[in-house]
Amino acid sequence: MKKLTLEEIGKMAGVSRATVSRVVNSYPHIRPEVRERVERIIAETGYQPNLLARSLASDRSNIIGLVIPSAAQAVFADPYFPILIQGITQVCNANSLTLSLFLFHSREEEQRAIRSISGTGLLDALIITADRKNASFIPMLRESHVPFVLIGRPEQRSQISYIDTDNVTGAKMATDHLIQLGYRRIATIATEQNTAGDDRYTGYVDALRFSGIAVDENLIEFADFSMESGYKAMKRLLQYEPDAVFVTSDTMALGALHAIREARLRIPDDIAMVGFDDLPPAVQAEPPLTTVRHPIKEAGAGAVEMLIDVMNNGSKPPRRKILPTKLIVRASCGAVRS
Amino acid sequence: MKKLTLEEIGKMAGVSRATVSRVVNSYPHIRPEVRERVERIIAETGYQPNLLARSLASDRSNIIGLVIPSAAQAVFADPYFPILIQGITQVCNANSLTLSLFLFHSREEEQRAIRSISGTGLLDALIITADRKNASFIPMLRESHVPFVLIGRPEQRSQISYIDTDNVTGAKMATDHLIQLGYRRIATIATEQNTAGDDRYTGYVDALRFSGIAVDENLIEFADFSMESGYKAMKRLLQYEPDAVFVTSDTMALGALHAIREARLRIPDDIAMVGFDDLPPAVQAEPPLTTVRHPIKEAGAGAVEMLIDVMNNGSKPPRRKILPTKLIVRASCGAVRS
DNA sequence: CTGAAAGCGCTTACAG
DNA sequence: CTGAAAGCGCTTACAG
Repeated sequence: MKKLTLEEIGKMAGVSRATVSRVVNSYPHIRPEVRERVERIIAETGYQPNLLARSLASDRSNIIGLVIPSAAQAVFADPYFPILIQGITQVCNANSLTLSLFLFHSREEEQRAIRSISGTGLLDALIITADRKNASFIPMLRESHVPFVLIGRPEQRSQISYIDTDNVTGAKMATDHLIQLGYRRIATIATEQNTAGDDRYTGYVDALRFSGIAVDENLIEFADFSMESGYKAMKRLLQYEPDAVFVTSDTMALGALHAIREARLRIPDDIAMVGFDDLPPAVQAEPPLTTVRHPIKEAGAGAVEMLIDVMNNGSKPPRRKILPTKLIVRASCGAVRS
Repeated sequence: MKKLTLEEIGKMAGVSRATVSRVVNSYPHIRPEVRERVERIIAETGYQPNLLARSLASDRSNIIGLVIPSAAQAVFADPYFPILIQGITQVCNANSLTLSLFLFHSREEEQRAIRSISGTGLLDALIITADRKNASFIPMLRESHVPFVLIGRPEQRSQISYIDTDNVTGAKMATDHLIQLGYRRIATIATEQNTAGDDRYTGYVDALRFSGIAVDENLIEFADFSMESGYKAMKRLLQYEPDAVFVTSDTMALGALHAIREARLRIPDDIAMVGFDDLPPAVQAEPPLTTVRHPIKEAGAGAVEMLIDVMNNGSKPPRRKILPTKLIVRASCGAVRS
């Protein structure tokens, strides 16, 4: 049961190790009978090439890293991450890439690890999930020359490749929808954790302004993406009697729902709600909310595709991809007001 | 900006590559002045050893794999997994282990990948999250001689190392609590997805039997760990008018809550509820449920510790670890009935 | 189309 | 305490 090597397979097939290597790697110009003989031996023996040796020799590991900064740690349990990871692994699997996960629990851990992540030749490339503060190690990444892409636009304009969702437009559609239904005291539960939060807030404000509705500070609460924070934010908002609320993530919306029901108010009769993300039924409110579809899985998949492109063709020009959002209207939001 | 090698560092420090290697790996017997000189050069140049080369030469990659079978895919968004991963990465980071994530989206993908996962020398060891059907590839793992541990007990008694939670006792405590409060029509929302589901169901039945309460088929519903399935199960249960319900996961409990509130019933006045998992506030109901604390993060951490033990000391005898559970009583459950 | 050989960057007996 | 050298298992020009 010892591990077989190319050399041994070659011996068994009566060819050189180089030839076996070529068969394994599907080089085109091999005599068919030789190829078949080698392939048969490989099948019979169950030979599997040693990936470490291959990586060292070829200078390509086919391993990519997913970095989740410590700042995201607190909300890592939000379904956003698992769904993102589903999208990522789907494309990884399809392209025989191995995914390494780097999850940091503190700023220090992060700083310590980020150098070794980028400097040890283990990883071909990196995906970084965006958060406000990861700007700190991006310079380090750049000089390491490991290709990387961000999920979520960076805070500053830069030459960095990233994939993002059209958060501004999504938030605008959500708010417009409420305006069109006749609501005027439209609150929001926003976040300042990342640029997605900024953009959703921007969309909300833009929609109000465009419709000539004054932005009321009392109707704006900031939370942190957690269900609990959504609950608390909603409780604070309720005292100002909004007639509708745009919650910038479905997880927070779930928390907000608790607060609303606790106050014995009804959705949508007493207060209308629009969320953001369109989480899958497994983690969705009942009845499902009107919400903005955030293509999370597609973002994960797209990030890997972009990364593959960058690995093969170099990182300039920087790649950009903005995924569209879509308003998903459900009965729960409420009908046109009389 | 090219990558430095041991050889080059050695040249700069006036020593051989072997000596540099020893310094890097903290071998004890090196002359202090030599060590210092080498360390200075390393610090100045920012040299980082090539992990692939090291792994190949030392036959140890320090990479471990986390395998999440396709059967778990549907509920991967459940906070259970992210929390588990937090526990796993914590111990990985502390021990300089790199974590690779293998998430499969179909049975075929899984079968295809599992061989290469275990046969390519990339991974030192594996953690497998238990589900009913992964039994299928465990034999394959065993003959690959890659050490592995399961999270969650395997279905059959076997020689496999695993870490688990005391689900039976946890469920028993939950049910007993309801019995003690005076409830008699205690329903449950159970699952058959994995052995944890079996055990929680067992605990529920045991508690009823022990108290001489008849097990009523009408008060038992099976779901699949998703919020949606919890919602649907609760709707079905309500027609049989239970006075309490033990929901075997907090995520399903959240769904069940929706159903209860939709029916305009109150917790705990109309129906008492106990959950299982004690999810963090970020994803918890408001007000928080009475629930059974399931040490998920500890299970992840413990799995890695067990794996390290197995890697260093061999896999026999097989390791077992059962983590205790604890009933967390919260006001939401309701007081003693009159 | 195929093989001999150099090389990837380390580790680690072995010898001194 | 330190170095020369073999070896880990591949890939890949180079030559034929």
